[in-house]
Amino acid sequence: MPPDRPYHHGDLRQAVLAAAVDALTESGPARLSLRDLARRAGVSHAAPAHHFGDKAGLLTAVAAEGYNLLADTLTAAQQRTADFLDVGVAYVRFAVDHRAHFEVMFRPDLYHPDDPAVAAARQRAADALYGGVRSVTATRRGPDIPLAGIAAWSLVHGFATLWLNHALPPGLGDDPQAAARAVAAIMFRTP
Amino acid sequence: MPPDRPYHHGDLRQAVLAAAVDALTESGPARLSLRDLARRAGVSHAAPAHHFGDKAGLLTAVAAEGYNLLADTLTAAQQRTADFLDVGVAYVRFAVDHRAHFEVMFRPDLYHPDDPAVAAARQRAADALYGGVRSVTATRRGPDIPLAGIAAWSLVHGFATLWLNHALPPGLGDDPQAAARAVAAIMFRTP
DNA sequence: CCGGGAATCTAGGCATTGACAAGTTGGGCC
DNA sequence: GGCCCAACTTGTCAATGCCTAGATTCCCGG
Repeated sequence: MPPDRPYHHGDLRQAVLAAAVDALTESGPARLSLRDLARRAGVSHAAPAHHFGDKAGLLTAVAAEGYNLLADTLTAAQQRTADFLDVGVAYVRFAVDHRAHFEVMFRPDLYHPDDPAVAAARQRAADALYGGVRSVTATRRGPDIPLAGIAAWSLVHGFATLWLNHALPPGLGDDPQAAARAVAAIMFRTP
Repeated sequence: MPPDRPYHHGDLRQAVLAAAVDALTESGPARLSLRDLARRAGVSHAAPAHHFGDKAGLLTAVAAEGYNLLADTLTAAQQRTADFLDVGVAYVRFAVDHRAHFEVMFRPDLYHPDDPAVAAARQRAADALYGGVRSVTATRRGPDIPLAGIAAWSLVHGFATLWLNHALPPGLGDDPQAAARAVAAIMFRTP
């Protein structure tokens, strides 16, 4: 009796990657299991490792995909508006909408941070982010390092992290974008 | 031949907790192993579970200890100065100096966030943090939720997280406190 | 002094996991 | 048609978390 599925999956790499994002969204990186992903994709327990080397290799691919998604999100937000506040809100929205990617990206101990693909994707995202920041710092005279950009990034990144971990006090409502806008406005629009 | 060590360890709970902090500092939460902690403490592989129930129970204790340490740090910083900038810098210093605790505290999926001990400790830290924030918001009229406090917390929390994950661009130097002070000053001291 | 219950710790086992090695299948290229 | 190689399977091993049963020691009341 031949199995229902063909011997070759066809696009197992993408299937495992998608399954990984699903599993990460459900349970977080701590409970991620290569064997579970293999079961979800309907392949043998060692098939995923063939495409990604090991667990860290899989998470490297997730991180690279995440950085590329973030770069796309930030550039799109920038082209839509000149207000950096909106770019910051887009950053928070990315974190909430792509929680799985976000949680992996900023945990370099889980993957291979020096991988060329992930390094290139991270650079794309950094360029997009600092490009958006430039509008804030353009009017000021400062050192090489755009401290205002670091501050803005820290603010939205910290807000996103705290929001995802349910560390923020209740009363901010349940709309992360609106809350992020209100909080970020305190820094970006000082009278 | 009797074993060198007595049957009862004496203070195994504290020993395992300390070993856990060491292991977390070395390798992070992902590679933490109860059996490794047992080996470090020189006890059988199941002894730690007796004191903490399971792995999540151990991390609950780590988180509680961390929140208490943070509360101590913040209250001490507040009594030393009236400038909230220093409290923010103290927050970053805590994250860098107690990386193991910090990384567990803000990952509630790793432990039991509703545990009474950890909830009480978290409340202590929150009180200390918002007490320090009050000096910033006192002059402003605002809603119940101190948005400026959330913004300040987000800023220092995000900076600490990005610093720990080596996500910040080079050129900030290697002193996290000095860098944090420079970055936070952009928000806290707007002309 | 001592007896028994309770707390602490040991020993063994089971299911799951990540990683590795070796074999099998099938598509594409000459 | 035949061959090569990537894709996938099967089997195995050490390590881990958690569970249960049992051994040892402490403590406290009499």
